[in-house]
Amino acid sequence: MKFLRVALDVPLANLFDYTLPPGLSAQAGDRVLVPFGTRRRVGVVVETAAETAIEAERLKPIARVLDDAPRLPRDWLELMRFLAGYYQRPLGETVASSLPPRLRSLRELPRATERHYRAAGSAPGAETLKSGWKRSLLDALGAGCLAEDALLAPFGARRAAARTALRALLRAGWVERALPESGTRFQPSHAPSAAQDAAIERVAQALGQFRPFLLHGVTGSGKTEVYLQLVARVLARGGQALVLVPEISLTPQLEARFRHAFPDTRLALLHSALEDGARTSAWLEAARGEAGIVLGTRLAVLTPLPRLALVVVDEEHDASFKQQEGLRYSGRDAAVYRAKLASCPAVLGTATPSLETWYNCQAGRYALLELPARASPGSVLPRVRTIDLRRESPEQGLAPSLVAAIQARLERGEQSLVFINRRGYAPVLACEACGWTAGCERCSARMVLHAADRRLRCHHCGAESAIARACPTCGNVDLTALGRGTQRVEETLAERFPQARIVRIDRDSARRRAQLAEALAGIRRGEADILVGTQLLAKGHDFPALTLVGVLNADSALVSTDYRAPERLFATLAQVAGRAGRRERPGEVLVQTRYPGHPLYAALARHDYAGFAAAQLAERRAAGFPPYVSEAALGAEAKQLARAMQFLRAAATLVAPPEEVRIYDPVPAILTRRAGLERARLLVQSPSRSALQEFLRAWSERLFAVAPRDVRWHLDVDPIEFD
DNA sequence: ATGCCTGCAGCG
DNA sequence: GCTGCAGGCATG
Repeated sequence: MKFLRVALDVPLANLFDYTLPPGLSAQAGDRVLVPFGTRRRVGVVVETAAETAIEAERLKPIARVLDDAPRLPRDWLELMRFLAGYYQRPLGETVASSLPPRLRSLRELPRATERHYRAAGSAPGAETLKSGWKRSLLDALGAGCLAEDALLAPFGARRAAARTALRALLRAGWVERALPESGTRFQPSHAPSAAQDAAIERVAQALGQFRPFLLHGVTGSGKTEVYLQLVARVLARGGQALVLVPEISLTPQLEARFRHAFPDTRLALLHSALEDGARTSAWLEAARGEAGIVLGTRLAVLTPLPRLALVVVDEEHDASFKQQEGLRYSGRDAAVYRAKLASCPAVLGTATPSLETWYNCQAGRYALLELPARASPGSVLPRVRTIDLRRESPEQGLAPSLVAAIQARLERGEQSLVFINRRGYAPVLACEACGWTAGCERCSARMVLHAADRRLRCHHCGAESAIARACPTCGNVDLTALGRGTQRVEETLAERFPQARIVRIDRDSARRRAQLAEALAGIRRGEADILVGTQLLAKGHDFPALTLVGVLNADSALVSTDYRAPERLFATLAQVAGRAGRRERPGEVLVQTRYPGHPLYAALARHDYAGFAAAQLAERRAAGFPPYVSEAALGAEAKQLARAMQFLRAAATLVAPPEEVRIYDPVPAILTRRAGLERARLLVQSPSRSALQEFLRAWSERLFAVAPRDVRWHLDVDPIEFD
């Protein structure tokens, strides 16, 4: 008798055993429809067994085997087991959250091979189309053959209109159906430099075996070119390449480079902003081995890849690789583990490695590849200087010397970027008469003033309200906006430079992906003089005409209690500084600060990541912080803080920890109240990762058993955010 | 007797 | 997580 162990999407730690009815056959990796309680659910067979501990009368037979998608491979199931075990989540939930929603339902899957289109060879009259949907579609197809989703995706919300235009073009014979590409032709954009070549060769020699590399390349050093060359080698050997990137905002440019470099290769794009159908098609192309390249955000690491031969993690230090809910996995760490399972190299690329990765390098676990110089001919790293705010008093937040530097760029027809990591108009609306400030009702945070649409917004829960006309406590009608965000800086710059074309880029100005892509393209074409923006503008973009970067209020990270704040600040500043002077004209970076002598700024000015990292690691070692210890955090949320704290105090005594594992006292979260819930957390540390793992396993089992229903809790292994 | 809420166990 | 059930209490 054969029994099937099935992983189901329920928050329960156990698997469920089923029998196989006569006439059906199933094995590990099959998706199956099973009766569960009163309902039916789709689950995944994770193993077959000859015996079961469940009494025969309680066992039910599976209803059917779903064979519309490839069977989930062994190494994928092993990845799921690893993730579930390491991050302390039920296997059923891990498997379920790793599959696109369609594969967990009985809905029909998208067609095996998506429809592809190309521009017709001869299209008399097509050139008469000067603008509009049809012109955009024809332009998009100018590059070659595209899948329907890839063609329509850039239209975002106007997708339906674009589809109608596509139908019209098909009827007119200007566009025709085509077969998807399947070649491995490679068009490099440049010949690699000596440093790039050395890096490429070292990784290439490791193809076919597990080997992690850190590709440490300064901004503009041509890391992408290294990835492309390696992908070309992997494709030529018949392998698949998995390329992870931090955020969707980065993908349009990178995607374009990959599509251009590999015009005949199927590329599967995977990120959470995709619609269900598109995500499922991309997943299927990857899982069937049809896609040679899988490019995506952290969730792409969870895709089955039968021919996986190379793993790339671009901007490996980026915090967005860590999932912050549900299965709280690190996409970067999972990627390295995948490379191990697939016996292939993993290349982690960045200008500012995470201290964990740098430490792994120094310990010899990761091989170090350096790209010490910029790749573009004549381009050098920008000159970085601080502006001492104690000696130069800023006007409306801008120091006179920064204003003068912007003025000089305007006169030379070059672009400037003003970086301020705070969106909105002003972070505080206050009554100076009585000291009242506008706060969020559901969070322990202030409401941010958004002048553009005259609203107050909470950046933590999304709550909105109208701007109060008068102070609710004392009736004063003269309320003051304190501090500044991107909108206010934009306003100040517009007053100061009325003739300049100013573009603001933040999550408010670029709500949609297509909007952002368009704005970025405009900047690249030189349709802006001054850019004002947040992080969105800092990451990975290439703006040829940009020669000046000004940084406003960076100092807050220097006085933060979070020991990771300096690491993040250095990375952010190095990134944003890296936008300047990427061509012939040298770049300059001006950082406004009250601590001009701070070692972090000194290291930044020397472009000395290694020196900065050494100092940080020394501090971490002395203080007993990661990467010298492993950490896990138990977070709790309840309506009342006291309830969450009470739960954590009880949790701390639930399992006696081994000697090397230390449990700290619970503390309220810094932002105690968020979206109506009050939060606290408790930290567990150990110099031994395996001792911590062992403790967590026993602990989480008990936590599942004793947690009261009015307290929500979660374990975060290797946490990176402490709020 | 019937309806409705809440708390809780069990789901194979 | 969802569901079904038990026990408590209000209801006409």
